[in-house]
Amino acid sequence: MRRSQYPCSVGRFYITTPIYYVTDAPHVGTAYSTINADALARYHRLAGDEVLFLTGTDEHGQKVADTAEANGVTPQEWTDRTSQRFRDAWTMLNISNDDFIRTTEDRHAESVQKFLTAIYENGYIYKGVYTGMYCVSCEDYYTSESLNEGLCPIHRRPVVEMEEENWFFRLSAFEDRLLEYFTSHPGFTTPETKRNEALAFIKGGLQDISITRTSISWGIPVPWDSAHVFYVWYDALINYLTAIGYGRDDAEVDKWWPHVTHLIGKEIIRFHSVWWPAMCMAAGIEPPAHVQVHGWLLVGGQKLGKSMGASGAVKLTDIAPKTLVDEFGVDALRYFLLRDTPLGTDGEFSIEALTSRYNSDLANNLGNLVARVATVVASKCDGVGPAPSASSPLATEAADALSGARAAWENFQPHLALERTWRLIGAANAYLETHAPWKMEPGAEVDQVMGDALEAIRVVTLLIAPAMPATADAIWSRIGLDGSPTDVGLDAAAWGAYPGGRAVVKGDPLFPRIKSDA
RNA sequence: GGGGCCGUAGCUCAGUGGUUAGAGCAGGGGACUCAUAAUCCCUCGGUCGUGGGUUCGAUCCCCACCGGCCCUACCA
Repeated sequence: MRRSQYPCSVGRFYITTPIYYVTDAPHVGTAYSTINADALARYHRLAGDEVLFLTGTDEHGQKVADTAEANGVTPQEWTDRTSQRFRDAWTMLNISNDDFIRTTEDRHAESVQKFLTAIYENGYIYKGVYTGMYCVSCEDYYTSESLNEGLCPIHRRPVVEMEEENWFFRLSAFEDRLLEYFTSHPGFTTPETKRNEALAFIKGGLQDISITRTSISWGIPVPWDSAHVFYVWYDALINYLTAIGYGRDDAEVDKWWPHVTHLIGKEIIRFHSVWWPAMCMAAGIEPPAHVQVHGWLLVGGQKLGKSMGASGAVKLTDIAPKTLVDEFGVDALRYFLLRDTPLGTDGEFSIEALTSRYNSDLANNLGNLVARVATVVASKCDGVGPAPSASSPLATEAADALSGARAAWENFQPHLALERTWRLIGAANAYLETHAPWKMEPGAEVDQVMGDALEAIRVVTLLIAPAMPATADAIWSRIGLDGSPTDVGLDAAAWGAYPGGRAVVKGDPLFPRIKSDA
């Protein structure tokens, strides 16, 4: 049974991450976004949907050009190098993206120019004069409202009024249509608190936005005015269409659009839930079906973010995924990020919390379950896994876990999906405890208990596959099954499919306990 | 300044206008010994931020305040 709350559940699932700005290095925050998107993509593949999973890098803008110059290379060389860091990070984290888009690619320039020309021809782009308060240190404009007593809020220095002739997008024309869209598509932006934020913003009145620059050259040229390039954010959003061939392959666009989920951080709600649907409307296509917002990871209550060096607090960029992977393993990091923080709320990130999850959930519950079952099968069943019984009490537990996890994944709640899955692990451990097969003589009774336990493990393996693909493959193999959980799909998680008669291998501990030396 | 979110057990969080507010982890006790000193059972533990108000009754609704945070239109 499929939930229809989200319009993207139509047998096709297109999910995107934000495209990451190349001046940053991949860090736990970007890994959090990407791992969540990956798990959702893997879930939908497992559930039988046709999936397109897109991530990439945002490579235009003045900051990139400046950074490249500071490093003595061209912007293109610089972005080639920095973009690659994201590819490498995602490879390390076992991210299954189907495409990786770079905004400096030709295909993107082509789509952007076609998309914006469509808006232009529809009359929603006009030439105007942008007047703003400019901070020389930031090289950035501020609105008068955002100034702090007339000073730049970051540098606390005076700003100067500057004028620039720009092309503007008539965002103001879409207020009513956006409100109508939010009303008729209540699941457009989730969770609801974030939807309310976007809605309140629209109701507060929309102003036109400046979408081009003449002061910089590292961007996509405006087709009808070669003196201008598009402002970085305005070209960035269009990547979601570039990847499905906007302006180049209409069939592909029709196939995937608008049934898309944009997974984003809460700081870019406005771009995705206000600008972007308006841009789509202006270009004459449907707005995206779904924006799923996630919160931020905090360290000690502090934002794990970018420019907070002045406070001396831990910065997100200080925590490289690689160091965590080296210590805990890829799947443990994935599990922690998916399990500990619900999508939509801020979460605490700490080594202590990661260690705690690792030891209790992965080592003690899951890893130990697999190990103890393998041992008993070896000693009481000659190492051959028996088939399960149809009437096992674990069958009910497994069915509950399957339906609960399924619903949670469909509703973009990986943490809940894993919580449901772990209930089955707990039930399997308790089941072993009550029957104590290690006290029994080999025979039918032991076979039944161990067959049930193996079947529970098999179901668990299918359910964790989106979150921990490598672990799922490893367990699958240890209980004697061929191939991978992804080969059989989620429907195979119905109770009773463990065939029996398969050699069960114990192997090394999947998650050796980590001694906390705190 | 304006808009919004959050504040529930030591920790991370669920939750509902109504008899005794829940879970996991941590802590305590017991059982077991197949297993990664793992597991299983039981248990301790909360003036539900503060002060008012609405109500027969509020943790949940309203107001104020305190504390933390986000957005305010160019950085996940």
